[in-house]
Amino acid sequence: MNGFVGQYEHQMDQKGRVSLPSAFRREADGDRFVLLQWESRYLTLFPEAKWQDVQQELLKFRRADPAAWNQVRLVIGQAVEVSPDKQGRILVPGALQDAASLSGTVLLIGNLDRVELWDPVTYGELVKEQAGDFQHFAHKLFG
Amino acid sequence: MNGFVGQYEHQMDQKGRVSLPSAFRREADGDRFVLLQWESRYLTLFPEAKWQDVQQELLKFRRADPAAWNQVRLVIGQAVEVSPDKQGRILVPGALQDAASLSGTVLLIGNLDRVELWDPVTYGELVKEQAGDFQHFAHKLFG
DNA sequence: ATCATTTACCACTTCATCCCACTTTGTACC
DNA sequence: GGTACAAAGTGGGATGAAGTGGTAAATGAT
Repeated sequence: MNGFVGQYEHQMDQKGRVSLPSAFRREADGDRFVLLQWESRYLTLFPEAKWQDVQQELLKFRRADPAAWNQVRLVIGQAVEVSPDKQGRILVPGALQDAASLSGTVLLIGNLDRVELWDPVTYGELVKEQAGDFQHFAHKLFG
Repeated sequence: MNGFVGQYEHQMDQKGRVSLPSAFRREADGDRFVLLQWESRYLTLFPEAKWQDVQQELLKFRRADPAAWNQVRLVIGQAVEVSPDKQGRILVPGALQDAASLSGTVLLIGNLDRVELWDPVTYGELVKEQAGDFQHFAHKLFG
């Protein structure tokens, strides 16, 4: 398991179908995923195995804090379980498309244990914001 | 495992293929690598086993600091998993070629647990900058 | 029962991957 | 020292997989 790495631009058709890059399909052990939005600018796709861990965290979080109830419900209410069809595409529900401003071209970005779905323009802005800054940490990680 | 040592100049063709020196291929236990850029002037090629360690570090780093999220995503988004073909070549994606100014002749440098890909000219400049500085440490290391 | 919405299936096109052939260099043996 | 063989590096071409669009069937709602 080398994790999901790399980024791919794919077209989302009118039905909301997006091809999951073949590299990502190969990386995931199964063909079941959970798609949800927990930060405003993008969607996150968890492979089933990883989702089990996240689910445990959510349960712990909800038990620990009464205020968490509503927050968890909000996120999970929008989540969907998805599987690639015979052509390797997943279906993004309309509500999630709107929530992350996805239409037409979609940027699929590997992020180790998960895959993120971005609008290319939105991501471009993020990249500009973040330019530089990494050198500081880099040596700790790779050095 | 003696580590990757030595440097080799190889040609990158129009498709972005570069021969991995046979000495490096023999040194690596598997034939799967992860190629990425974490410093601006060159690319880094990790053998799969070493990549596992790096990946763990990245996950820890990401968990510890929200600001790290964006930085990890940026680096991982540019990464690729590569395997040498039957002729021992790896494929360098166009985006990474541009990012490290690679074209034509590529300098492959062994660096113990990893291999680095440099533009020969860029590397020449680095060598000039660094001339002399090593004497301080040398005795500690080799003495 | 009919219509709408969704899910599964089918067909096409393109580009990347794999495969084959050639050249060159280094090595070993005569 | 020369020749031959093998291994490593380089280039191009073909085939199959991956991505994209559309149509048919099934399910559910009005």
